Amino acid sequence: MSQERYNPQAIEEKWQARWQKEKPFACTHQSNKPKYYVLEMFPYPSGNIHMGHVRNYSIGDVVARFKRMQGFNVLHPMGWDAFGLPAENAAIKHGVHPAQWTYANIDNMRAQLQRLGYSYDWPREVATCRPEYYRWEQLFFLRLLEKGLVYRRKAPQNWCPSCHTVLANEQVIDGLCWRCDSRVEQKDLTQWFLKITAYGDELLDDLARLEGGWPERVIAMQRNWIGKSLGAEVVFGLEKSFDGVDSLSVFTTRPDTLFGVTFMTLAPEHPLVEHLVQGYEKADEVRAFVERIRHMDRLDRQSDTLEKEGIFTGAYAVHPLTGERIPLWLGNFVLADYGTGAVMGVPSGDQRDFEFARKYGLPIRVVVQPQAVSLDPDSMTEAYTAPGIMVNSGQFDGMDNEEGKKAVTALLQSQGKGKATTQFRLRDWNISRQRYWGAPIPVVYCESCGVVPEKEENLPVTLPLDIKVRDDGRSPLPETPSFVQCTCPRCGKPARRETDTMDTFVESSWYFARYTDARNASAPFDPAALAYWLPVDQYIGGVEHAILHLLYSRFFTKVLRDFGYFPANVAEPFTNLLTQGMVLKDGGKMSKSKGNVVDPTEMIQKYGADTVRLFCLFAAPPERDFDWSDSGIEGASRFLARVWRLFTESQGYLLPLAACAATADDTDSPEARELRRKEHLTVKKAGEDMGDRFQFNTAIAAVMELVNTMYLTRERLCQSERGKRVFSSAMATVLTLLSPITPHLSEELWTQLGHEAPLSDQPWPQWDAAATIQDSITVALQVNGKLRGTLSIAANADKATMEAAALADASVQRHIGQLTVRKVVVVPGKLVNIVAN
RNA sequence: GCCGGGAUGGUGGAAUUGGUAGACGCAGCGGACUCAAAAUCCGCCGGGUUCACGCCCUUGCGAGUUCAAGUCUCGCUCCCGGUACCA
Repeated sequence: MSQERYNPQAIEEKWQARWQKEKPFACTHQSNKPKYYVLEMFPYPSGNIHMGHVRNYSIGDVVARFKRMQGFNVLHPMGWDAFGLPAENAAIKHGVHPAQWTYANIDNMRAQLQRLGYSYDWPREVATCRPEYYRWEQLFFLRLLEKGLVYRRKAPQNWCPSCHTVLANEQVIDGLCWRCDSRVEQKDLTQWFLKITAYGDELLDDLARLEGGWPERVIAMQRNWIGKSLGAEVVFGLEKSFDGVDSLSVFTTRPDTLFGVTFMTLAPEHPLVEHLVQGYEKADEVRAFVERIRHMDRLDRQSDTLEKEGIFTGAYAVHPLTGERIPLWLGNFVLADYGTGAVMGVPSGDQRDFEFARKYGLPIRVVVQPQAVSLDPDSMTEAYTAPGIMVNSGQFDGMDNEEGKKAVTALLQSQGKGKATTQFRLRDWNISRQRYWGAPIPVVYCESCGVVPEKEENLPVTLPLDIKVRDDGRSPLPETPSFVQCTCPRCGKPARRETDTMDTFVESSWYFARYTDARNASAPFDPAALAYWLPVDQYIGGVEHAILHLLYSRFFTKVLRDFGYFPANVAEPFTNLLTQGMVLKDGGKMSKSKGNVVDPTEMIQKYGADTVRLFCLFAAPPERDFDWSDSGIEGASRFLARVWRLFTESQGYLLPLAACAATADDTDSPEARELRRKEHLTVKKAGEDMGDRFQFNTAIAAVMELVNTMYLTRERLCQSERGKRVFSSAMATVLTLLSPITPHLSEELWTQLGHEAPLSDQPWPQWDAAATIQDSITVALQVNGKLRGTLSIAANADKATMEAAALADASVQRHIGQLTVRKVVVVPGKLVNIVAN
C-alpha cells in the first residue's frame, strides 16, 4: 500500500486512461434494470470549458454515478451544439474555416471534460454540425412542411445588424440581440416559420404535468411567455364601407364592458387606416401622425414612459348592440401584431382608455361598479377594473360582471357579431437565418414550380465546406454557385436552392432523443430505444434557457410524437429539471473584460479534478449562484488530502478485505458504537441528499463529519480487532459515499483496500436502522418554551419518566420557582416543555 | 403593475414533519510540533452582560396562531429573476 502523499494528477491520469479504454459507462437499452436518463445541456464548442460547465456537468455526473450504484441502467451522454455564429466570427478573425475551428474546439473541450473524469457514454457523442445529424432535422422539416406546420411569410422581422440575420422573438431580450446585445431593428423579409402557436394550448396546459418536477419559476416564465388570454372577438360595423370592408374586429378580455365603449383605437399600422381617412379634411394630419409613430424607435415606443397619443380618423364604427356611432381613433399604444390591431375604448373600465379619454375629451360611461356604490364619470380619477355589478348595459343591468362576460359573448354570438376566443402572446418561431454555419433548409425555388421541397432521398442537403468566409460577415452561400444552382425536384429544370440556414435552436430541440440511438444511419431513432429511454428523467442546465431552448424542445417533442417518431405516451421531454446557479467571481459574472475568469484547467492542474468537482458541489446548493472563492477550494483540497492521510496513516488499522465487514457484534466499546452509528447515519443522509434532494453540499458536510469522527476515535477504537473492523468498515463507506463526487480518489483507495472490482460497480450501501439507535439521548428541557437545560436519558424512556426527570432537574426547578405548573408537553426523543405561570 | 424566488454570524451556507438556531467549510484568534516557516494536529469563534454559574437579545420589519415559530398565517420593507401600454 502506498504511503505517498495525495497526488491527484497521477491518480486521475491512471483512472481516466482506464475509463477511456474500457468504456465502463457505455450502456444499451437492452437491460432488465430500470432506466434512468440524466442529461446536462450540451455545450456550444466555444473553445474551452468554463466554471459554469464544470458545475453543470459535475452535478450531472454525481447523479449519474449515484443512480448507477443504486441499480439503474443509466444513460448519460454528451455532445456538441456545434452550429452557430461564433464559428463564423472566429473564421473572420483568425482566417480559419468555421468547420475546422469547431472541430478543433470539440477535440479540445472533449479532452477537458475527460480530464474531469465525467462518466459519459462517449460512443453516443453527437455534433450537430455533422450531416449525419442534421440530415434528420431536414427530414423533420419536410414532414413539417407536409403538415403545414412550417410556412413562409413576409412580415417585419427582428433584424440584428451586427449578426446580419433575423432573430426569433425569444432571442430578442429587452430590444437587444440575445447574443451580441446590438439593438434589434425591424426589417420586412420573407422567412420560414414554425407554427409553434398551433401547440400553444398544449404547451400551456402541459405545464401542469411539470409541476413538482420543474422549478416553479421556469413554469411561470413559460406561462408568461405563452401569455394566453381568454376573451371575445367583437365585430363592429363600419358606418361607411371601404372597398367592400364593412366591419372591424377587436379582441377584448372584458366583453362585460361592451356597453361602455365610447371610442375605438387602432394601431397606426392597421391596414384599414388609409381607407378610413379617405375624404376626411384632416387626412394629411392623420397620415403625418402615422408616419411619425411608424418611424419611432421600437424601444422608445415600447417604453412605459411614452405618453399616450392619438388622433381622430374622421370615421365611425357602429356599436354591435346599441347601434351607437363610435369614433375611430389611432393610438400610439395599440400594437399592430397583437389581437386584431384594434381595441375598443372603455374609459371607465380600462386605465389606458381612461387616460386617453380624459386627454382627448371623449365621453366616459360607467358600466361596472362596486355593489351599492355609484361611480360618477365626471369625478372619477381612474378606471374601475375590479369585479362589480353591471349598469347602463341594457338587459344586463344588475348582473355580476363575471357572469356578464359570458352573457354578452353569448348574445354577440347569437347575432353573428362576435364569439368567445383566445389570444396568445406566443408568436410563430422564425427559423430562417441569413448565416452560413447552420443546417441548410431543404427547399428549392423553381421558376415554374415555385417553392419545392427537396426529395427525401436527396437528403442531406449538405452544407458546402469549400467556401470562403466573407469579411463583412454576410453568408457566402448565395454566391456559392455549386450550392445555389440545382435542379427542381419536381420538374427537373434548373432551380435555385434556399440559402438561409436554420436557427441553431432547431438542432438543440431534439438532440436528447438522438442520443438514444446516436449512430443510426438509416433512421433518426430506433423506436425501441426511444420507448425505453424517453423521457429524460433528469435534465440539468442554466436558467437562461428557461424560455428559448426548453420551450422549443417541448414543442418538438409534441410534434415528433404527433408525427409518430416519438412514443405516443411521451408528452414532455424532461420530467425533472434542475436549473443550476451561476458561478460568480467577486459578486459578478465571470468575463474576460472584467478579468475575473477562473480557468478550470488551471484549477485542475493545481488541485486535481476531484477537488474542483468537490468544491463546485460543496460551495452552495446547486440551484443557487455561488461566488468562487480561492480559499474555499483550498478547503476542499485540504479535505481530500485529509481523507487520503486518514487512509494511508491507518495502515495498521485497516483490515484485509474479508475481515472488514463490521456487524453489531463488533460494537463492544462506546467509540465503536458511536462510529458505527455515525457511519450508518451518514449513509442515510448522503443517500437522501444526493438522490432525493440534490443537496450535494450537505451530503459532503455529512461525510466530513464522519471523517472528523474517525480522526478523533481511531487511536482508542483500534486497540481491538473488533474496533479495527468498525474503523475499516467506516473507511470503506467514506470512499463509497464520496465516489460519485470524487471518483478518482475513491477508486484508487478502494483498489488499495484490496478490491478487484471497481467501486463504480458497487451497490450503494444500505443503512441499518438498528445501528443508529442509541441507548441514551439528550433531550431539551424547556420552561415556557425557553431552553433551560438538557437531560441525558434512556432513549426508550416513556413520557412519564421524561416528565419526572425534567421536573427533577435543578435548572428547571429554579425557573419554575413559585410558579404553578399548568401543563407539561413531552415530545419523546426530543424535549420536555413545562408550562407554568 | 402582474408572476416567481429570496433575506439566517465576519463569510459560503445548515436546520428535511413547527421541537436544543448557526451543522459543515472559509476567514480570524489561541495552543502543540518546528531553529524557523510551511504543512499538520488540538481548541475557541452570533451580540450584550457577568469574576463566574448564568441571564438577556438574536433568523429583513411589525402583528398573530401555538406549550413551542427561521419554519405556519396576515400586513410591510428591500433585493434578484421573468413579463408588460397584451386590450
